[in-house]
Amino acid sequence: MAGKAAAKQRSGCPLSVSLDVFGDRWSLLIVRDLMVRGYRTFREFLHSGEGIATNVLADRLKKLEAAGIITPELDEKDARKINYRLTEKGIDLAPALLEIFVWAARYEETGASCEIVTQMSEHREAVLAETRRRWRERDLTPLIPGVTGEKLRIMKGKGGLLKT
Amino acid sequence: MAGKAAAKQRSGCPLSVSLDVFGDRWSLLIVRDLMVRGYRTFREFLHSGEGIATNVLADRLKKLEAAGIITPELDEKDARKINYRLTEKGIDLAPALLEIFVWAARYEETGASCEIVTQMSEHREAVLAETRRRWRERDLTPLIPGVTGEKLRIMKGKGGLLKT
DNA sequence: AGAATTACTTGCAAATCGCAAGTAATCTGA
DNA sequence: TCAGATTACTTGCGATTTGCAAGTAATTCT
Repeated sequence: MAGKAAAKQRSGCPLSVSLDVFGDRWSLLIVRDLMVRGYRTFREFLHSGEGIATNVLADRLKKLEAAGIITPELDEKDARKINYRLTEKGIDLAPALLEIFVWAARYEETGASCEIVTQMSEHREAVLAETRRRWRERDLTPLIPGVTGEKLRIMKGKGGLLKT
Repeated sequence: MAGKAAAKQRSGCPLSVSLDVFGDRWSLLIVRDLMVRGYRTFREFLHSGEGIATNVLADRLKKLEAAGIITPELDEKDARKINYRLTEKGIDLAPALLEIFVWAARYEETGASCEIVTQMSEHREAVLAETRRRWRERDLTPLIPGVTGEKLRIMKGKGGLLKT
């Protein structure tokens, strides 16, 4: 019931298969919210500033779950809440998201500062490692602090990257 | 007329902006055809094995052109033909496509051989350099020869990569 | 106990998609 | 030369998907 509609006739190309999974305007934004913003709940995704409708959000959460990209976890303190979490398959979308991010920041008018993009390109591996560390340790602090305005700064210490 | 419908209310996040441009099931497949298969015409895109409809293909070509990702060029020998070509902005989607490709090949059931994926991961920079070289020199030989079956082989010589 | 909050579902009009058919310009072969 | 094929589309139409508003059920707060 919650499965994906089997697309009609497509090649087995990995890109094609990928687009069957997240080839729409919303799916990757949910993944982004989970990956870099520390969002976990329906409500947070809904108010992430993109204007997704509730029915579409519910549908995408179902599909992402069916695709094995996210898993729902019950909140221990509040039985109403469902905390979604990226699976390993989900967090492994990080390199793809990073490349898309860098591309758009370079060619489109976006709200991203040149500084952040430069850091992302130059410290690609470190950013990806930090992204994965946050996921592993369930660290919910945003990867890029304060989506509006604040600056990205590389911490010189061990491991610490992209903290405000 | 050929512009994009301005999406309602979205954040200026680069990912969000990207999805406004190619967040659908077809756009990136056209980019792929241009980038790695050496396809250039309406007809080739139509028969690339994905099953896109003619009206949708026409629409996506318009939008990709409006977004500055592709440009149409008149064929010198056949006035009926339009040869589409990636712009620099378009070819710079290569890293993103590569990451998506590798992700899907790893996690989804695709027609890609493990060998090709391994090569792509391990020789990422070389693959990207070769992709760009092909674009620059208008080399139309497929990056991955014979989409079905044939093997990928790394050439040991100078520059030559991913030839059959 | 009443009011919020959370995560949805339902209903409906509008936009988009998939499919089939049609068109205009150009080329090709007898 | 000219009928038929080819190329790049457009048009029409029913089906699906989207966007928006409203409603619902299960908690939790006060």
